[in-house]
Amino acid sequence: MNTTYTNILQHADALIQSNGFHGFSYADLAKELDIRKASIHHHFATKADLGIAFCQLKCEQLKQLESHLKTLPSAKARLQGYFAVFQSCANDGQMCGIYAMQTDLRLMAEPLQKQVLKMADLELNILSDILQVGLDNGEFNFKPTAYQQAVIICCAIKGALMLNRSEHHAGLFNQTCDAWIEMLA
Amino acid sequence: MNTTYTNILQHADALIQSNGFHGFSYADLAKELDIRKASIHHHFATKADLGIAFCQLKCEQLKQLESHLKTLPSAKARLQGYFAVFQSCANDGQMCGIYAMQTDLRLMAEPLQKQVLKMADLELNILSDILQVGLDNGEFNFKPTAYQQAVIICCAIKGALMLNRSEHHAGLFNQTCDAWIEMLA
DNA sequence: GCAAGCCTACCTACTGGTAGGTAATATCCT
DNA sequence: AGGATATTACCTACCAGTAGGTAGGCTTGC
Repeated sequence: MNTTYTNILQHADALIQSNGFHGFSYADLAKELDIRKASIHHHFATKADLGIAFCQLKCEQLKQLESHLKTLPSAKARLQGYFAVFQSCANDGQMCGIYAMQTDLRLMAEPLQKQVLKMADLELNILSDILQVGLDNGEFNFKPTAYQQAVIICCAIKGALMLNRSEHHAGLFNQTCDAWIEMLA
Repeated sequence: MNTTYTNILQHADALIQSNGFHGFSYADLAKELDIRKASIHHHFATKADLGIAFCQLKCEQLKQLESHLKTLPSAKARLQGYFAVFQSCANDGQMCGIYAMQTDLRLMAEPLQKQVLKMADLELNILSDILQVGLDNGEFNFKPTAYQQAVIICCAIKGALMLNRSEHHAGLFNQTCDAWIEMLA
């Protein structure tokens, strides 16, 4: 399905991951898609609505990812599968969209803020579950709670993803993923 | 010294830590300081100049911090001293300014980008040195290089600082600091 | 006298959002 | 089947507000 609606969301996704939610405008989006601003407003009445739709899309994608990861045999494979999601961002010099939304949190109206926090927590819970499984079956070894460990890993790889954008730190994201796999063993 | 120049920088600091570099305007700054926009332009001709001055200020503060931390007897105390810097941010619901600048990197002109990257790398090197000392004298134990470990810790605590802003994650920053002290032992 | 510091008044470009119109498609009623 | 009626999707043209920035004038202290 390649409707205008999904095209807008897709391009908004890319722009959010490059510049953050407040770092792009409807005009930017319109130019990229070669449609008019009013057409975007037709599908997403306000920018907050676009933000909310983005969060809902990410939540769906996260749930799909969770289902997919559960088919993998080991916690280690699941963690690597989780890391793999960000590989394309790393290649394209982008940040994590969820993180990018978090940084602009204070500039958002409350309904959007709520969606952002919900999305972020969904991700943390998915990662937390993977870590808990690994801890229980002896694959992983760490001292904090699974949730705390999830926060630490999640933040670390997303920060690395951000730093990874400058040439000086090229490869940093992959190094960080590898380091975590080794550190948890 | 409480000049208009330093007042502007100080308030810009707070706004950057709340909303990011592109999340505040000269008008916001002028309102807070009860001066006119043109007066800010008198001290910082362009917003990029203000950004560069911010980076230079942070670099000086980082160097001062480094000197101070070197007076502390152990690597663990130095690491805790480093963490302590962010305590006021955590209390005020703010992000790390260095991190906040990084997220908006793509929206900045090149001269400012350079300063941001320089500032970020200075911090990573300071943290890296602390970790190396701790590794060498047996206080700390970790597998990656000191620099890689510095990236991981730096990103993790700053991400936690960001998440810490929502009530749902209150206390997360301190938990993360404590977790790192324990994990490195 | 003159420079620093701050001001009023203004500019251009762009922001998110709105009003109102057109063409195509779908739905309904006889 | 054919005509009336909505609905969808897009458009042009605009709005008020805000962004960063500029020109030029008024104080104040050396």
